[in-house]
Amino acid sequence: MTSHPRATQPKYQRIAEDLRREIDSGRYRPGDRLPGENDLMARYGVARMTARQALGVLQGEGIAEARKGVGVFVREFRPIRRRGIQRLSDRTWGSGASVWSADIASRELTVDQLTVAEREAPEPIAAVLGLKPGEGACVRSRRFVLDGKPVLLAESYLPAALVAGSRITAPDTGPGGTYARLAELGCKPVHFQEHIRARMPSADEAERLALLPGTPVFLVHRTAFAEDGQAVEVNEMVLDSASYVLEYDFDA
Amino acid sequence: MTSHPRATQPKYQRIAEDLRREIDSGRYRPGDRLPGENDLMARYGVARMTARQALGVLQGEGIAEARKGVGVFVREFRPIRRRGIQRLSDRTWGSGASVWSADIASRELTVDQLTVAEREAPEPIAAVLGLKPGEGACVRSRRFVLDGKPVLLAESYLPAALVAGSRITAPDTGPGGTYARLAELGCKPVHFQEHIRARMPSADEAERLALLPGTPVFLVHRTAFAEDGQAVEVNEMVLDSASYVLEYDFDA
DNA sequence: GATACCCACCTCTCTAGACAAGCTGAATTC
DNA sequence: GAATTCAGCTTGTCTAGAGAGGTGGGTATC
Repeated sequence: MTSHPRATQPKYQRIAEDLRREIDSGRYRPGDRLPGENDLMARYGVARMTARQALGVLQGEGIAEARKGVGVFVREFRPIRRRGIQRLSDRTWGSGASVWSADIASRELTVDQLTVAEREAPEPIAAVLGLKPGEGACVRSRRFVLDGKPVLLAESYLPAALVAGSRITAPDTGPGGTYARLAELGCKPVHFQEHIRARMPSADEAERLALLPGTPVFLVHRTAFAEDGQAVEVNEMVLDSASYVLEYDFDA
Repeated sequence: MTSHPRATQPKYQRIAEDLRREIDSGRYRPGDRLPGENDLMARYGVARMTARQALGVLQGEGIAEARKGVGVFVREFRPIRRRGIQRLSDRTWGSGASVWSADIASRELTVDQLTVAEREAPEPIAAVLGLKPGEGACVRSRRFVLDGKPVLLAESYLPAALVAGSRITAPDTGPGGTYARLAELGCKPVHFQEHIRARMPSADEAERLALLPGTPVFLVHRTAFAEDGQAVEVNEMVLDSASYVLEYDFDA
């Protein structure tokens, strides 16, 4: 119990490790309540700040979540699948067995917030779209929610000169969406490029996605190219990584 | 004393926000030294633990990094590009301009640690490979380093019965690697599936990848399928998200 | 039986100290 | 000039308190 001639590991890490092991072992399962600050203070004979630090480690790892006034609980993980390449994904491959048993039950994604505006695109995006300085972009911002929880922020940039007058500049783009309208404008997207990063969210992102501490975000940048190789759309997405598994299917 | 009818924002968050803003504005640039604990104590008139908490927020977000005995610094981000689909990536698309100006200068990835063993695969992987309980898998574990920094842990699972006697069970798989050997065995991979997650690393992963606090990892699970639809390999990879941008190219 | 209130419990924030340990650079010694 | 030592900076860990504020369950009231 008391601190012995231990190796050189901080107390708070040792406590965090104990708890982590107990979670891994199944002693505590998703949704269960973990020992709180007071429990740890008593059990290990440490100060409140030290117990807090230990619990903070688990929260920072996304393993545990604290509910003020209630306690600290083991978090759950039930992602939705986002298929980057629809064309190939419904083939015979895979036979349903996935490494992560994602909740496939295609729950409905709905748009929660939607704004359309014309403004200048940030430098790197303007470069990809081939916009000259001062040239405007049509920016469609959307937030998607699933079962009441926001999971995705999307910001789509299109050359304003290209889409002017089309329904792309309206909140409702009509049947087939933006890509169908682009096709009508003679700029049918035929090729896509997706770039993916992961990092911890900014305070703003964390708030808009209602993220718990310890939850990273995916940054997905999708660029759509027309037949002539010209980029016609850049879609910048921020995804709650605790809600998503990204999937890509392709042939050798 | 000074804790006035402030809005309901903790001091440490306000301080962190101030610093974040100064970083965003370019006042502090990647590699620059940030105000330390003592600076913040003096500047804001708070206790050491409060100043520490503010700096801890930025470290948890992966924005800043602390070097003991030296100070706290703004972190840099220079990812390498991992192309999921080579077949399409070198086309005319994209014309070099990327949204994230990744260091393309294809620096060399080298294998640092390598073990080959036969053992039972974890349950979900065994299911994907169609292994019956008790059936073994050939497990190739590798760690990749770039410029001395470990960036990728890979663990490849193949049915032991399939690869027995081939060079796949040897440390050096020979020219063309595992996939060339699989082709010789009549199981040429013709289709791939990649599933991607992101989360905070376990303590073990953080150590093996030498990750700084506030750095998430990518989990990439790649499954290779032979012509008959049978999965012949599952490759489980853990990537340092601060070192990678994942890329996928595909046609509509 | 349903509702409103209150109190005990829990986490969150913060203070004001203390000692440990890593790093840097300057002074000292060889 | 080169090597060594050391002082003083830094961050890391920890203690022992305190008040604020959210939550939930029990109690009293209607």
